[in-house]
Amino acid sequence: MGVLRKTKSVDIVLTAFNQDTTAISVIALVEQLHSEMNKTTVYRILNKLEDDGILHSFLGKNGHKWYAKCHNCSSSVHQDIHPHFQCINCGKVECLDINVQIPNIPNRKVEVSQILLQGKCEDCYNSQKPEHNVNAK
Amino acid sequence: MGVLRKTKSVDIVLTAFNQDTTAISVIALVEQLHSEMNKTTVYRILNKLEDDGILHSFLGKNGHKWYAKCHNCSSSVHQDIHPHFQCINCGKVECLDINVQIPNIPNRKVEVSQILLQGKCEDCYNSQKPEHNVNAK
DNA sequence: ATCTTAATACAACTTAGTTGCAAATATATA
DNA sequence: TATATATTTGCAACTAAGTTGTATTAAGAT
Ligand SMILES: [Mn+2]
Ligand SMILES: [Mn+2]
Ligand SMILES: [Zn+2]
Ligand SMILES: [Zn+2]
Repeated sequence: MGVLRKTKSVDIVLTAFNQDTTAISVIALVEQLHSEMNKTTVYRILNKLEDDGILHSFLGKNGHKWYAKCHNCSSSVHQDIHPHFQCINCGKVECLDINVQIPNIPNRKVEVSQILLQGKCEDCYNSQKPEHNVNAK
Repeated sequence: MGVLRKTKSVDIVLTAFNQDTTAISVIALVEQLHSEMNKTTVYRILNKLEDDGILHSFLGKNGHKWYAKCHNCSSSVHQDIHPHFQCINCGKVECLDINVQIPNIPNRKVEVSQILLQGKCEDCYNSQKPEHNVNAK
């Protein structure tokens, strides 16, 4: 059910993700693009881009959905599974290129892991005068 | 803002958590107790019990809230931070008594980690004829 | 240029969770 | 035990993320 047509709206959404490398919450994206397209359209395009292996999604600290670009995925292979990091100071969310080792659990078979780390991001950690933005979505 | 009075409703909620050792989603609890108390009351009691260090909460795979009993917490010290496990077969959610080592990330300070593992639980892993219940909440 | 089908806008809906307030009840005090 | 008072509860209304149905619009194939 992936993206079939190169529409104006698809282009706008893709441009948003090419703007910077951090993840974007659906809430923020809907707000950011509200004058250019309907929220239903945003939701449906994100859905399709994920299907196509162009974006991957995960849940932030409030259980709201976030999306970020995939690196080596396709519609058939989704291998972009990694921890995410949400800054408790500025709200920014990033994909982490680290591998977290899950210990074996007897009699249980772990198939997926969702890991969300929270703390201070690089910018906020290094700066003395942080731009505090608790409400960042 | 913890629990001040030993009311009937508080007792019923606590009994639900003493019934078995797995976590309970708010959705399931509200449904389970709907003839005994209002959903607002369930939400408020859970809130207070968490404040008191009697329960802790976390988000399941859909971003919905779950609660489980704390082990050595109080209203001042909440140390019940651990990974959780959600069975993709029967829906059951459990607290894991394991420690996941988070690698150091340069220039970033990790303060909290939310880890949700998904897979087959002990019962489903061992049984040949699993009771499949995808809709478990 | 025309046709077909997918994409879009819009409104209505669903559902988890919250809020305000009046009525009920736990508990401290007399 | 009776009374006072502060907390808890039920209820209805609300908020906000996300979904669905459908008529209209616009890709892109022929
Ligand atoms: Mn990512
Ligand atoms: Mn737990
Ligand atoms: Zn930051
Ligand atoms: Zn199971």
